[in-house]
Amino acid sequence: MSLRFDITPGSPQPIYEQIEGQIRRWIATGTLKEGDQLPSVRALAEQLTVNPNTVARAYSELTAEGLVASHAGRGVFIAARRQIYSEEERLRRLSCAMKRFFDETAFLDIPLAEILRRLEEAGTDYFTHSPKP
Amino acid sequence: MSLRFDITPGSPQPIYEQIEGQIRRWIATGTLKEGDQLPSVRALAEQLTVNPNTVARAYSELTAEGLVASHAGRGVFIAARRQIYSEEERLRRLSCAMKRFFDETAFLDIPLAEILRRLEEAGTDYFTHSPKP
Amino acid sequence: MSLRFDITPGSPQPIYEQIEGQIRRWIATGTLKEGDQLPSVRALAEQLTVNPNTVARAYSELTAEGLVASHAGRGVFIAARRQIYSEEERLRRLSCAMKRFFDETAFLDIPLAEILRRLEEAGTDYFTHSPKP
Amino acid sequence: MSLRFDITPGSPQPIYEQIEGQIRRWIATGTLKEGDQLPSVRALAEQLTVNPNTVARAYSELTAEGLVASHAGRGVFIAARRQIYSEEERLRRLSCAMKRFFDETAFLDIPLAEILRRLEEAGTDYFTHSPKP
DNA sequence: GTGGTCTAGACCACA
DNA sequence: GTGGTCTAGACCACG
Repeated sequence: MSLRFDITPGSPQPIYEQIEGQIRRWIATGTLKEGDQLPSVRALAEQLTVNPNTVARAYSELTAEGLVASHAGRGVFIAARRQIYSEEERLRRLSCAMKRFFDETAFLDIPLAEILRRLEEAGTDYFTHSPKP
Repeated sequence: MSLRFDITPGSPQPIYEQIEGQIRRWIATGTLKEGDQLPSVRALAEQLTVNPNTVARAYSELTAEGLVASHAGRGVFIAARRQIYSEEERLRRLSCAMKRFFDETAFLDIPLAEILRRLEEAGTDYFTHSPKP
Repeated sequence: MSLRFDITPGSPQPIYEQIEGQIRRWIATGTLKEGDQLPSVRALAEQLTVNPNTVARAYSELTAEGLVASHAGRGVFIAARRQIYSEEERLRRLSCAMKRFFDETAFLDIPLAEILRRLEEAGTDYFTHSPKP
Repeated sequence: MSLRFDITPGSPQPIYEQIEGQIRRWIATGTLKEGDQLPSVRALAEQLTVNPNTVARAYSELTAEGLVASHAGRGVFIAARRQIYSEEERLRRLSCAMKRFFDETAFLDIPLAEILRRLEEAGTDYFTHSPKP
């Protein structure tokens, strides 16, 4: 069964990040479990009609984060769940992301309460309506 | 009195965006008010030890957004508050910012509820405890 | 086929604005349609014998206005039509343009009625007889 | 009696152009007639609290266009009405101004008919409601 | 002195 | 190959 990626070439978000994001989400939502095999770089590149380097980069970053592990000659697999970042590092990253988010939205004249309401909605959506595999 | 910019060269976020973000925040929080003068392009470039063009770009984008106005030979000033974007555009920008935020935080294994709680706290803080200039 | 830009270096209107204006016109008149690719920054810079940064600035401002979208590594493309400015902002811009127009023409001793007649003619022409690309 | 100039320092339009524009309008509408004396450079600079160079530049450009004439040691006076530009040159300037006007407004999604209606209104206003001297 | 335009060229990210 | 960021420095317009 092949995973159903939804790639928008030429979105502001680079393709390799779109690939990464979908795999991360499938892992987060349980669609992909430890030990599951991902399509090969070449196969996925052909399926998405993108450059193999693009897929390779996505896999490489997921590997660096410990979400997947590649076994030379056999393929790329979902790794056992572990968190490479310390509690402190995670909170630091969350804090940076929040700061940036407010910097990007503070001048839109949208009340904080509405922003929070929409965030909750979008967040719930993000973690449940994961795109179908 | 000079503004206290906090610039991280070599961060994934370009320098001109960091400058923009901080000025936006100071405007949003009332630290900078209509009519206040910003440091000159050259002076700020020297203070931050970046190229004047980098500062000029930040000022130029803020000018295009109507947040500041530049007066040849006199300087750059905080403009009267107005909203140049349509409702639709503002929601589109909010939506992009939210998507980006979740992409940056979803893999941190922090429960959505906690993220939202921290966001509310940070948001409230953002608009009251403006960072010291 | 390459677009036929008409650039006057050393005009009071900066080169990047001249480039922007012509692309805006081609979009407004339908000569350029959603999805059409613009010449690469380097190619257009060479064609017009201007610095690539000058072309990049024009493209960057059109991107900020949502008229075109750039895709790293692939090129710059005409975006789907959308209006990012609020009604108020659009009228403000129209008003500025009208003021500027009268300041440029009032001293020509051409009767207002004739100016208006020619404007109507030129406007109709503008939106139908788009300049050949 | 002193003329009532309306100057907005730090508008996108430079101060010397604002001064020029108002004098041009007063001449066009008959508020200022041949032989009328303009305030001295120093007096007007003081009245508007701008740099004397700024006033001098406005007067200098009006002199170049033949609208006023300066008599050393006596002052600056409204000149006899004459048109220094040829018919051809005037139409060329009108044509440029129209092209620029449409380039600045075509993307605002305002129907041509409405633009023309507003132009007629603004034009009538421009030539009759001249700012009071 | 101020900001704005333009050039030249380096380096990086993306595909 | 594409566009994006940044530096360095020249030149002009404005006051």
